[in-house]
Amino acid sequence: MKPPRRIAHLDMDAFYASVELLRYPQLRGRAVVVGGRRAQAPQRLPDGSLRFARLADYVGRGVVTTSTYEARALGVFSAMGMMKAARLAPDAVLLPADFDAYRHYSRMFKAAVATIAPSIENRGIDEIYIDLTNIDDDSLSLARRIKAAVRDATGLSCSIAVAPNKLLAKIGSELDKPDGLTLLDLADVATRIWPLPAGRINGIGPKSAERLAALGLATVGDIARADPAMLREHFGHSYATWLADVAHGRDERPVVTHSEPKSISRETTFERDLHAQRDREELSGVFTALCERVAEDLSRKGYRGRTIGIKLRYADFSTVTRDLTLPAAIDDAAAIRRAAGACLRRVGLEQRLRLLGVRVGGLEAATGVPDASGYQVELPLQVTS
DNA sequence: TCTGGGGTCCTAGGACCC
DNA sequence: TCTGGGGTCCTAGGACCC
Repeated sequence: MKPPRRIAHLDMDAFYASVELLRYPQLRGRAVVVGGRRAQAPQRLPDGSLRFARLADYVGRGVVTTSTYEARALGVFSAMGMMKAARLAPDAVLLPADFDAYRHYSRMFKAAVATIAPSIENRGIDEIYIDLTNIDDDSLSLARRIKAAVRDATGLSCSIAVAPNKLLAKIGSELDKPDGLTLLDLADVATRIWPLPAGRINGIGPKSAERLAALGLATVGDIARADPAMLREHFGHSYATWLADVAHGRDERPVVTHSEPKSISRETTFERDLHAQRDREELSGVFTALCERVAEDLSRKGYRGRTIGIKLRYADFSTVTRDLTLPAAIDDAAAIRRAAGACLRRVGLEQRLRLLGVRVGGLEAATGVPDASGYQVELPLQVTS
């Protein structure tokens, strides 16, 4: 008989902002916001001190990427428009995002966890699931050891929960933030999970939460107690079954320690909306640059793809996509631009554009070279010199 | 003063094939 | 004469997540 699973979810606390505080410890205790497409880096003054940008001085488009808990106390959260954030917290310090630094700390904290428990599923830069099922030691000790290892390696705090599955571990890691440690069991679902708003379930977003609320289902417990036939009627068989399962804390998804990318894309929002004819040159330059960046990403990661797509967002924020599947996978910028250009000819260009994106999907490893017949020839994995 | 950028997964219709 | 049933691929949009 299989032992019950023990799954941890680990979530770094205000990750980007906390990495910035390692660099600028004088900002500890202050409201700090990371983000904004053109946020000013701190300026070194003649007397050697640093002058930080104020949130109130920011102009332009963009959203908050992360904020410190002091900024959150003022109502400033991730994904909030910068202008709105500036109104709520004008005196907050604004820092530009430095993704190279965040990736560096991401690798460090994941490596530290791996020394204790190597079965890790990446969920982006600042979150992981960890399968503790086959690790000796009780869950509380393991969670403490993992938190200590992360702190020793990075100087950063994290919140962690251990539960019988990913669903409960994910919810649990948010129950005691920051620097939290939560242990959850199926027996805790009614008392600790049912009172939570439905939207706290990973997979129930704003749209679904609103549809549920319209049926009087505001909390997880409301869903758990709802008539299954009623759920089926409103949400269909598959989604209704999933809703009932998660509301009862049921989740059998495995921890997936390896996955291959499905698509690689680049997109950019313009500082001002551009017109297809009037701003033709500028648009064309951006388009070429996006194709080149996607091509670089593909070759750096060792992939090519058959499905080339574009994404346009108009001034009214409506979004369209077009894609095109080629007979063979490609990875060079010129070929991507040709295919993406063909996609571009299939969309309306009357309205001004706010965003342009280029995507390559249908990825395959670029380990083979096409031979004369056009078939793929596998190269040896190890090439000795 | 609106609303980033990088992804995944799901749905649904039509084409096409057997 | 009035009409199958699967399976897979392609395309577009949308919800959701970090």
